[in-house]
Amino acid sequence: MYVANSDRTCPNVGQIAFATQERTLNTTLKAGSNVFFEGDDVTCIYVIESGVLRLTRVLEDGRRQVIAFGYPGDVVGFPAQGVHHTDCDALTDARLHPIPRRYLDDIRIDAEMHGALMDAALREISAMQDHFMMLGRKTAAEKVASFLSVLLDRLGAGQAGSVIELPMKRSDIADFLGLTTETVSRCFTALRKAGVIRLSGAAKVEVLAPALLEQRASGQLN
Amino acid sequence: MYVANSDRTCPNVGQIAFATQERTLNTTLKAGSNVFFEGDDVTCIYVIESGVLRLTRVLEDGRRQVIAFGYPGDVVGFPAQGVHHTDCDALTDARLHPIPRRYLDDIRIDAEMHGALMDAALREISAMQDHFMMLGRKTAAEKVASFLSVLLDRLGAGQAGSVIELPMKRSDIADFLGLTTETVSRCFTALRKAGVIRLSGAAKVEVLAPALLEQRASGQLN
DNA sequence: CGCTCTATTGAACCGCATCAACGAACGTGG
DNA sequence: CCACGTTCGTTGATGCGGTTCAATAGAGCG
Repeated sequence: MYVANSDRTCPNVGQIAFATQERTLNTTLKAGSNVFFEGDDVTCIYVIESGVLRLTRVLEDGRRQVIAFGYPGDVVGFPAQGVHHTDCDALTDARLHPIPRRYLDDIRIDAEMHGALMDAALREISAMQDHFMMLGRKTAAEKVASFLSVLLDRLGAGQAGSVIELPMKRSDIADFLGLTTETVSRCFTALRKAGVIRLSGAAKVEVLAPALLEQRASGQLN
Repeated sequence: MYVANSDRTCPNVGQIAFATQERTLNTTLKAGSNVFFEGDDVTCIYVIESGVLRLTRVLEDGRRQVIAFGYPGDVVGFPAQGVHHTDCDALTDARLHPIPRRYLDDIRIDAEMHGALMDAALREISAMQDHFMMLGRKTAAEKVASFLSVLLDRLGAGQAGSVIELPMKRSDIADFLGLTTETVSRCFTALRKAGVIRLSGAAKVEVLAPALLEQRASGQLN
């Protein structure tokens, strides 16, 4: 089975935070370490300060879906019926700001925080709706172009020559887009040969033509 | 293009509610009528009292994704940056309970309501995560079985012989699951021939073997 | 009845998965 | 420092699941 670095005995950052000063303390974690598992009781939700997280869900037979990649500013770990519904681990070293769950459950503790969490939840819903269109109705080439395009918007200014770092493996991208690693790889190659991107190693993507990328993302080009 | 009954001039239930007593008043709407469009400013969000709604998103070239079907108890119309990010129309006659947007934005108006809306948003996120696995990693047969299985859990007691009404067309189901109407139809036929369901017309599905349906939903059976 | 819209079924094609081989990067120990 | 194993990424050949195209069958309604 394929869940990288899953290790139930690794320090659970959530519980550490909950046992200490909570809210004022940030927690650091190493690349590859786990933040929480599907089914865990939710003690904290987390604001990502730095680093990249990966939210995944696994079917009994091992089929995997990457639900989201968490970047700085994102909030991860929203509960449903009190438990986590995805696994979460760190793709890079990361710094998280844990927020005890009762800030979510009980408004009276901190109304402002509650509003901020609501905003985060609404942004999450919106982002997921985008992802639906991608999973359900786009071709492999469009999916990969969309993925890079969204990342470019999110990280860089979007001008030609911006370099995107990809901390996730090809298999993570594949499981995010509902494809195989081979198909993802072929799509990268196609974009490279078309002069849209340039690869410096597998993890560094230089976007030579953001406009072309955008076009390919919405299927206006083959 | 394919957006059934889109009619910009039809009474927008949100604005009606907002202009009147708000919160205490329910609004009724006819099958096929529109509730809001993608890009509309969000004046209200809606709790579904009765009926079934359809949330859709359309790509420039006409490709369509059904984001969700809204059933009684669901909350629809959560804003992102103040605007709606899907179209929404009624598949059946429906009764909605509109809630002005400021109940979402400003906690001090009604803290309890704010908490309830947060719960709804969290449930929404959880449901969408389920949907991801379906869109990204399941076969056509599994998708259709999952769809019926979820609907059965949601509507009926789940025992053998329960009848599910499907107010949506095959094309809606197809656009929800990322398939074509032909494939959806073939999957229904396969389930019928396997003795898992019985069809009385296209819109009535009797579930003869809920356990089998569940198995097929998670791919434990071919 | 006749019109329209939806659902079903069949046949052929194609996009992506699958299977397989190879290459590149990296760490480890001799 | 180099031989070696391991993991990850790329590329090629083949096959299949679901789409596409096309025809037929119902269902609702004037």
